[in-house]
Amino acid sequence: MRSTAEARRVTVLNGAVSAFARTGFHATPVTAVAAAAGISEAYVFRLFAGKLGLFVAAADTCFERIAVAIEAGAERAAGGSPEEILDAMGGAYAELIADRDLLLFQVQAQAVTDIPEIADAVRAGYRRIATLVQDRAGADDAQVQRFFAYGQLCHLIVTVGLEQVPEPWARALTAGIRHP
Amino acid sequence: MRSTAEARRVTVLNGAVSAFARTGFHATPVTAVAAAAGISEAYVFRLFAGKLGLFVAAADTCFERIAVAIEAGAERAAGGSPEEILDAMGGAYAELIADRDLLLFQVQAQAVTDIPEIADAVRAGYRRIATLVQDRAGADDAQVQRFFAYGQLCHLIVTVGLEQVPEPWARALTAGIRHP
DNA sequence: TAAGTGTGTGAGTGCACACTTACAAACGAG
DNA sequence: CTCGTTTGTAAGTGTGCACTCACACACTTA
Repeated sequence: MRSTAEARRVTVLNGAVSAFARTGFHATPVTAVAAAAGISEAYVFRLFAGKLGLFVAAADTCFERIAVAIEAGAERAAGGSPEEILDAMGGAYAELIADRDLLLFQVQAQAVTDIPEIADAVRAGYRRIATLVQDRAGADDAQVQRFFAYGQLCHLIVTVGLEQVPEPWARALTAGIRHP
Repeated sequence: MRSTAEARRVTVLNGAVSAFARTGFHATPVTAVAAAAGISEAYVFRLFAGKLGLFVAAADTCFERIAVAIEAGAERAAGGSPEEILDAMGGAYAELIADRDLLLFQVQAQAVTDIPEIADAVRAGYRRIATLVQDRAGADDAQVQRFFAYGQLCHLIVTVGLEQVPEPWARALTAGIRHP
């Protein structure tokens, strides 16, 4: 008995987030995430309910990590104005997604929301983050909306690689966005 | 000779945008777009350079349609302030994507930007739209950035189906967004 | 030490799908 | 009425991949 199943599951999920982030749900074979976790494909299927169950579980950990990071950011600005707390949250998020995996996974998950189980997971994830931002920052609707709008813009910037484009339109879109 | 190849190509591209919008690049077989266009799979492969060539061509027509719509919107507010022109552009865009195909296709394309040819097509598309907005509205960088940030938020709202969610966090995110 | 339980895999199976090829029919030109 | 060209397809081919199953090893307990 080398490891407990529960420990294996978290290893697999870390690999899964990375693998799915790069190539998406349909284009990443579960052999790829098995290889990333250093175990056999067959065992992945024993640990999770099919490829879909694996992806949904990966989505859950993805949003979990984001929520934790944002909460920590809010902690650092505790007692400040809503604007200051939102700023701290944005900074924490920018730091978190420096390695791109969590950001790209969200984009991939958004693209396969035609699968109901995935749509549910994504909705639950955004519910958690949005209520967190709303409650902990004490921000009004417009501020929360702006927070997410620029977050989504950040996703576009990274997926399309706009920070590498020197042209003026790209500079306009990336101006002032932290760390993409 | 029932039809010219060129006429067939546009028929196929219309079907392709629809089909790819729903299930994405990897999950939609070219038999699906062939069926949508009412021709055989084999002929699609004669009309386009593989599935990838088909997707890239579909991306081009997608951004083409968006550019045309936005330009028409700008025309309706010609002579107004940048803010007014941007507003007209946003309205035209909201109207365009009422059927969701063009919006969902953009999300799907963004998710497969790990394929260089697709990344190039998407970048070219956004270059076209961004320069169009910048030039025709005479807007400054911050205004252009805001325009795209809320556009991306609109994509999130539609893919996740937030307009169907009655909870307060969802209302905050969808407040004032036109027609998603 | 025998039986039971949890961890792990190799070797398949079956199917979906990208792409090809060989062939046929419609049309235009001379 | 041929002959070349363009439009169109039916019927493959090969491969990649989700998922399964029989089996083996590790460890515990009685």
